[in-house]
Parts: sequence; C-alpha cells; structure tokens
Amino acid sequence: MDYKELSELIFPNVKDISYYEEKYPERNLPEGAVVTRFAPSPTGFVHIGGLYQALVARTIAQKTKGVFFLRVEDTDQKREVENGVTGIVNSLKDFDMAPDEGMISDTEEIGKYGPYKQSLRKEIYQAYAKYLIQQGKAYPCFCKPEEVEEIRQKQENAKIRPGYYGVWAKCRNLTVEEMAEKIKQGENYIIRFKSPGREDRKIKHKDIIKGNVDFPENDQDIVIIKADGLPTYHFAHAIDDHLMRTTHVIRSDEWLSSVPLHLQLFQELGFKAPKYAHISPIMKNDNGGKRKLSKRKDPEAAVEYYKKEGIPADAVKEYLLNIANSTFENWRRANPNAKMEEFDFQLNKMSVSGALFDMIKLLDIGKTVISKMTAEEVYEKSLEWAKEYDEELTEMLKNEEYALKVFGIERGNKKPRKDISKWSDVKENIKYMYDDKFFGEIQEYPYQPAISDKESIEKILKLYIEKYYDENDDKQTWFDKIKELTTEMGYAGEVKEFKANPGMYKAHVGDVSTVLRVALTSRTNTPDMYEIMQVLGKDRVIKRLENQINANS
RNA sequence: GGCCCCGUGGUCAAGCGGUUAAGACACCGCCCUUUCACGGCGGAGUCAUGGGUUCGAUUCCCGUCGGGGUCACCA
Repeated sequence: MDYKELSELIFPNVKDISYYEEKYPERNLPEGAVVTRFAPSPTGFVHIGGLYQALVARTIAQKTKGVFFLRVEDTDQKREVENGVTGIVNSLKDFDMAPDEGMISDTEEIGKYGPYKQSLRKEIYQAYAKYLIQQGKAYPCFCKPEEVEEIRQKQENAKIRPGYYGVWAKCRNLTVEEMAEKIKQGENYIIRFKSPGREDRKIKHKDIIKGNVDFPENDQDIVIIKADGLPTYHFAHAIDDHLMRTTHVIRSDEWLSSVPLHLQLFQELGFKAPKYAHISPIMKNDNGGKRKLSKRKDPEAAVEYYKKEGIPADAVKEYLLNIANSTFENWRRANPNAKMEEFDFQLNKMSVSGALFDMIKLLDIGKTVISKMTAEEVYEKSLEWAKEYDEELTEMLKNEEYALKVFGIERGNKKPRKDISKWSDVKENIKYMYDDKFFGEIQEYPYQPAISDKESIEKILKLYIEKYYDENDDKQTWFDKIKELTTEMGYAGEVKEFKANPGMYKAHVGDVSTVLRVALTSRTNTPDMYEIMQVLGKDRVIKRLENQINANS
C-alpha cells in the first residue's frame, strides 16, 4: 500500500487534475489586466462591507480591462439561506455592479471558468485533494470532533498553542496501511493538509494594502475536505482562485492572518499564488469604541437599507470610493460631471485602518448627486423608488407634467438646490405643491419674529392680492412690487437699510416675503418663491393667500 | 493569552526627516440672497504617550497605552 493506492481508495472516481488544468487555461487578457472577484457566502443579505469590497474589486478590474466575477461560496450548508444567491445578484444589480462573469441568478451563470458556485465544484476539490494525498501532502484524519476538542482542552490547560499540528496531529503519522485499514473498517474521516511549515520560521508577505507583514509559518494541519465531502474555505480559495485565474484576491482583512496558510497551500499545490489586497472593514462608533458594522445591530450594515431609504446608488458608491481613495473627493471637485469610472483608482492607496461609517457625509454626497440630475431624472428615480416604498408619493407623481414642473424649480442652473439627499426626502420636499396635501395639513403659523400680529399679516396678504400680485410679472417686477408693498407697510424695502438703521424699522422685505411664503407654502424654507408661484398659477396662489387670511380672522 | 495590523482635528484623511501640518463632511462667523438652502470668504480644532536616533522628528527605532483582527469539519 502506498499513497497512490490510498488516494484511490479515498477518491476512486475523480478526474486527474490535468483535466481541469486544461479546461481552465490561463486567461488571454491584455498586459496588466487584473482578474478579481467578489466571493460572498449566501447567508442572507449583502453587507455594506461586502459591497465595498466588490466595488473596489470591480473598479480595479475595469480600470485594467480585466475581469470581475462573482463566485458563491456555499460550502457551509448549515448557514445557507433561501434565495441567498438571488439576493446577492440583485444587490449588485441595484448598484449597477453586475459582474462580467459568474452567477447571474440563483441557477444561471455566465463565463467559461465555472461552475461559480462552490457546492457544484465538489469533484474538482476532491480531485486536487486526491492529488495531494498521492504526494503525501494530505491525509485522512479519523479524530472525532470530541477528540479534537479534548486535544485543544489539554493544550489550553498546559498553556501551549492550540491546534492540530506537530505531535498533536495524531493521524498525521499513521502508516498508510493503518489509514487504509481504518477506511476499510468504515471509520469516518476528513482530509487534512499535511503542513510542511514550522512555527519558528517567519514568512514575509507583501500585501498590496497592508504592506509588508511578517508571520510565523503555518504549521497547522488544517481540514481541507469536511465530512460532507465539501472543502473548507481555505482549500476552496486555493483551488478556485487558481482555476479561475484570479490575479488579485481582494477581500476583508479578517483573512490577513490566514495568508501564511494560503501561501503554503498554493505552494504545495504547485500553483502560482495571487496577489493579495486585504481591505480594512467599515466600522461604527459604539460607545466610544469601534466595531464592525453588524448585521444584527445596525440597519445600515445591509445594502438593502440604502435602497429602502432611497439613497442613490451612485451616492453610496461615491462615498465608498471616497473611503477607498481619499483623493477621490479632490478629483470629484475638479471633475464634477465626470463618470466615477474615470477616476484613477489606486489599490495601494487604500487606508490601512478601518474607517468609521459617516452617514452625514453619505447624505451630503447624496445631495450633490441628486442636485446634478435633471428634473426628468429626479422624477424617474423618485417614482421608481415610490412605486416600491411609498404609495402616497406614487399617487402624487401620477401627473407627470406637473411633477416635472415642481422638480424643475431651481434645477438645471449653475447653482442647483441641494435639499434632497435621498428619495425618501422627496415627499416632504414637494408636499405643499399639492393642494390636497397643502390644505389637508394643519395650518400653524410657524414664523414668530418681526411680523407676527394678525392685523399686519392680513393687511400684507390683502394688499398683495388686491394691489400688487400680477401673475404675468417677470421676476424683477415681481420682486420690486414686494418691495413696494414692504415700503407701503412702513418697513424697510432693503435688508441693508434695515441693518444699517437698527431700531428704525419693524421689519424688512425679507419678513414680508416670509409672510407670503408661509401663506403660500406653510413653511419658511422653500426654493425660489417666484418659481413656486409660477408653477402654482394665479388661481391657486390667490386661493392659498385667501385661505391664510380666513384662517387668521 | 499567543500571533498580526493600526493610532494626524468630532469624522474621512493628505503628508513619509526641515510644511504657516492640505482638503472634504460637520461646527461657528461674515458676505451674497426676499427667507432657508446653494455659493463665496474667514474661524475654531489634530500628529496617543514616554524614551531614544538626529543639528532637527508627525515622519525612523524601542517601550507603554489604546483600538482592531485572528486562533473551527464558519466563511
């Protein structure tokens, strides 16, 4: 009995690895092209950190004319969630980040390097496990979980490094005959990697993001094939990223400490190792401490959240890109209208430590992104959002022609308004432009300062209707008339005059405008009032002003 | 606990031996504006700490402290 026969005994029906090596050849890509992947496990929803990784991976692949693919890591059946793959695929689509290759639905995929779902690659992993066994680089381990636990307990009590290694690796030194015998007896086993490493030796690793990192070599005989015949993450990673010809593994930095193992696996398998870029996680401030954004505690950890809130996908991406390369915002200021794909993204400029998630900044980016849109785009996107999340808003937007007018207020000029940061803001933002909402709301006079007595307010409104308002006035005339009204009331026609002569005037033109604005919109903060009045039209303007007069008396 | 990584204003961060230590968000003030917003101008605020090395350390070395990661038949 030798290793070869042992390998036959364990995996009698798998192909030779040469088959796979030929089936998945080196990719024919331009010089410098980078192949990256997003490799989540379908355990529910996509985490914002996952989206971040995917964005980075996709951006760098795109920049180098390489390939970005989606691989599903579903080797843990216990954690699997129904529709997990669909959720991932859809989330990427929501952010306009569909992969070049890989899974495109729960069951379909595109690309020649598949299957892209690990559970479908069982035979491939086994072929390579067999290959290792043949060379004596892997072996069956018959230890029961309780035994392994017992070993760990002993090690812990003796305060020595825990794990399955060296003298503690009981099965590593079984003879081939003993192994074969146990298998024939029907004993359960798993396959372990026979690590050639020594803990007292160091290996050097140069990570694209983290830089030079030294580790002790790996000496753990880790499990590569589990009892269910599926591989562990580490083994699958080595096989898949080799066979899929990944050049750059971009993943969360929780994997950094596994690098010695991974490098060793690539080495023993005879593969060329990929380059690694370990990304720092996005953190959250938690009572003074930092912690990773948690799916359980933080709603904003799930990418679904952004969709529900109506934060534009581009805003999320720009924010993330900004965390990735802080030079992004300088670039953005210099190129306000360029596509973000044109930004010269640098993997090695990424921060080494984890950034705290800043919702305020994200929303600020949202404002800017939306402010650059045309009325048509704003209409289209908010309607799309409303259809899914807000029935009332959908109803409001039914009249497209009117909605476009409303969204067109102070938009499309050089200094557009920035008062919508997310689609869920839209309703509050335009509500008062709809009569049923406007008159339906409880009208409270929210403005308390200079002009607050009912008589003055009533006088202003009446005068305005009777003497000054003309819907055909151009903006300058319109405003001049408000100034005239102000003067007639005995207030300061110019704000400067008001400020220059403290105590001389009770109010100024701004205060009068505010009275009109409140009557017209029931709020003190609105876009340009002239434009609002144009959109409202004469009848509705007068009706609203009269309504205020009546409410007053 | 072992191993590994990190520590510049409230937050994200440029910087990599000599800088008035960029910029963005947030904050404050002023200007512009009919108000708010936008925009413009200005302001406050930072190199965790103690030792070295050096003519000179935010930058280099060591310790301390603080934060994070990892030590599964989970990924």
